[in-house]
Amino acid sequence: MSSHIPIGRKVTLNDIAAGCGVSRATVSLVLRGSPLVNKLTRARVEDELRRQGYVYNRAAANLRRSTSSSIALVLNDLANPFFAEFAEGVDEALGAAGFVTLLGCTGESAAREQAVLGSLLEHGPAGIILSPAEHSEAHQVLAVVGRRVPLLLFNRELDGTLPEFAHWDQLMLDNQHGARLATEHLIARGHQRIAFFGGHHDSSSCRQRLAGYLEAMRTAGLRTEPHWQVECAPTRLDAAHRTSALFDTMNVPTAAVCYNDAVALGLMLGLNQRGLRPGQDFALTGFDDIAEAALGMPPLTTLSTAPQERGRQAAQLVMQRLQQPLAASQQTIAPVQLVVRESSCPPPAN
Amino acid sequence: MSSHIPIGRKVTLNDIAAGCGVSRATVSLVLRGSPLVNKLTRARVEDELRRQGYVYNRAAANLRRSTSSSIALVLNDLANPFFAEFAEGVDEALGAAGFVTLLGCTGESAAREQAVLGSLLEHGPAGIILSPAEHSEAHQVLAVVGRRVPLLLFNRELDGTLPEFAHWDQLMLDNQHGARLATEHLIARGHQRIAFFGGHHDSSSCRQRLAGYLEAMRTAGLRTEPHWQVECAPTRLDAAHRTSALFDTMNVPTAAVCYNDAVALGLMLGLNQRGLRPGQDFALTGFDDIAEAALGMPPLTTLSTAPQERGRQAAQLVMQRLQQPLAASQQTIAPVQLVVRESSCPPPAN
DNA sequence: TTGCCGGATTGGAACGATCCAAAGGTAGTT
DNA sequence: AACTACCTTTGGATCGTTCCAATCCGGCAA
Repeated sequence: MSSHIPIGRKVTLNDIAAGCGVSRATVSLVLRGSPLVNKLTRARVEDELRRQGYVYNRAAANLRRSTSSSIALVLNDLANPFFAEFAEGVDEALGAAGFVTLLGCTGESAAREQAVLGSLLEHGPAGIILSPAEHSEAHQVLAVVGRRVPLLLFNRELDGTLPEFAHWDQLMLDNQHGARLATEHLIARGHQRIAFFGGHHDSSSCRQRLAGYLEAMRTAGLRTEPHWQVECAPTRLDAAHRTSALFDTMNVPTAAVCYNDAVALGLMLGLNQRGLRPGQDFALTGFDDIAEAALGMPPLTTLSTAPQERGRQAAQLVMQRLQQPLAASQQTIAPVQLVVRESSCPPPAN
Repeated sequence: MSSHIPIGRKVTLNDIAAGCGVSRATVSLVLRGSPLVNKLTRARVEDELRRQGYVYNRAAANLRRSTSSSIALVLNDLANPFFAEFAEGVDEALGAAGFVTLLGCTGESAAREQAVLGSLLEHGPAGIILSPAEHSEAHQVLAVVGRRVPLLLFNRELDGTLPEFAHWDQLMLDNQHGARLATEHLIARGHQRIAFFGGHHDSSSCRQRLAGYLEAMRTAGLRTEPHWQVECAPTRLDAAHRTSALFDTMNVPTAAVCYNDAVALGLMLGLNQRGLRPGQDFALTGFDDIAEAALGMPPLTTLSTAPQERGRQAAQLVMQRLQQPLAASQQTIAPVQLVVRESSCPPPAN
């Protein structure tokens, strides 16, 4: 009874076949659960698989079948909890469907994005989920990705998007509506001088949120001042630094609609440093509802986007596209929901 | 001049070879930058590669070369910023070296960890970086991973680790020393009744931090009370809920060494809810130095672990192991550094 | 005996790259 | 002319799987 377990080399179908006296093809059928094989044969093969510790080689299988079982996830900023939670949702849903996640981080650099996409494509993903870096351009992405592998744009649009690129699916947040809800909420609380704080105006999501803010202000018949629109990088740190821009001039606002939660939390810090108590002396709202929003001090009024659920949704959309490669492209807009917490106080009673 | 670009099918080496009248082998040499090929031939081939939009098929190449260019990253909790930053560091370093990251999230479930590892292994990663789920057992992991592909344990040990598993490399944080530093710092500030708050005592990192705390207390000749050791899940939410455990009995502590930053931030919230001001009425320290620690209110005294740098380091360690598969296994302990901020105030002058 | 049927199994050609030994071509030497 | 040396190029086998057409075999009808 020799054991025939190969040493220093992977166990292959041939080893299993030789080990139990059937052909490679039969073992392959067993692996894929084909009903063709005889019960006894199947049992014998399965024992042998266990005995030799066989590991399926998906790369080899995919080579022949010319299908793929991985999906690339390319993110601009994984350190942002919004994207981290999104990634977790994506991985969960993909894993459940038997796909594996190829991760790539671009650090908000369009150049790195090009490189990362190129490198991931060499591994032949079945599809791509991309949250573009700032200034990432549609024709650049098209040049490296091509038309063969389906792409889902998440969260942001690409620069220079033209009708010819409409073949890409999109999953976006309802930015404009969300920002309008936040602004209307502050107005309902009695605020009149409301700022829009943070983000870069050349990102599509920021433009949309700004539009929602302006729309609500206009509808309510409220004036807006140019210096109430403060740009900054969408990070806590930069937001804290830029806080002073709100208070350096006449006609100081009593509230701010922030680009996202990170910015709002940074603004809170900046307010504290100026001796202002957020949620008492100054009202503010965020966007995203990351986990820390509820636990801030004070808890942050924000727009819930359910990032992990969005991740699962993104995964579903891509897999759906794989089923129907030729169907018309889908533009999905995920709803957002206002979550009122303590940061959106009424204005101080002068 | 017909163009010969295949439609509806991937471009392969054969297409390029046929397109410019050389053999498949020559094209392959060009792709790998071999010095053997003639300059003119190389130029001709490179033009054709661009013209047909060739994408390298790494899976096919790896099949023949029996090497791999991906590395699996398996994490217990990506939503925790500590791991998200770690992941970014890993991906950055791997990407720079031409590897691609296969992501897997286990959500702190040992069962999912088994499944995820199994699925990732089918894609033939060259190595694995694993931050184990709670209660993940060494022999289970060994059963699915085998001895063929090198594994780096990060952050936690596995349950039931025996000498025979010593072949796995490890990258751990200097938990005991770090907790001792934090405790000594609080003692130096004048505290005598110091609690150890958060974490589960059956996780190795928690045990080590607890040991550092006890060591510092003992060395300083300070007594510890059993009810000063409060267990909770390492999340903000659970920490906030368990806050009362510190105050329900006699001999209330004036400070707490927290298991990690998430727990510390949760405890801050809990304190606030009781009307206590963290950093004024009660001192506390964290562990990890996640981005939000510096921006908390008050800013959190903590131990800097530089998660992104740890990620890069983990990637380096795995790649180093790939170079020298037979070298003795490495146990690396990354130093941590006390960062003093405002949360570690002196005790209130009773 | 022959033919046929259905279930179970199989050999060999793919998939897209790499490796290797061998060959083609040019130039220089004897 | 024959030989060597060097620089390029090449065909065919190979990696581990899947696909397909072909085969095998026991039984049953003609």
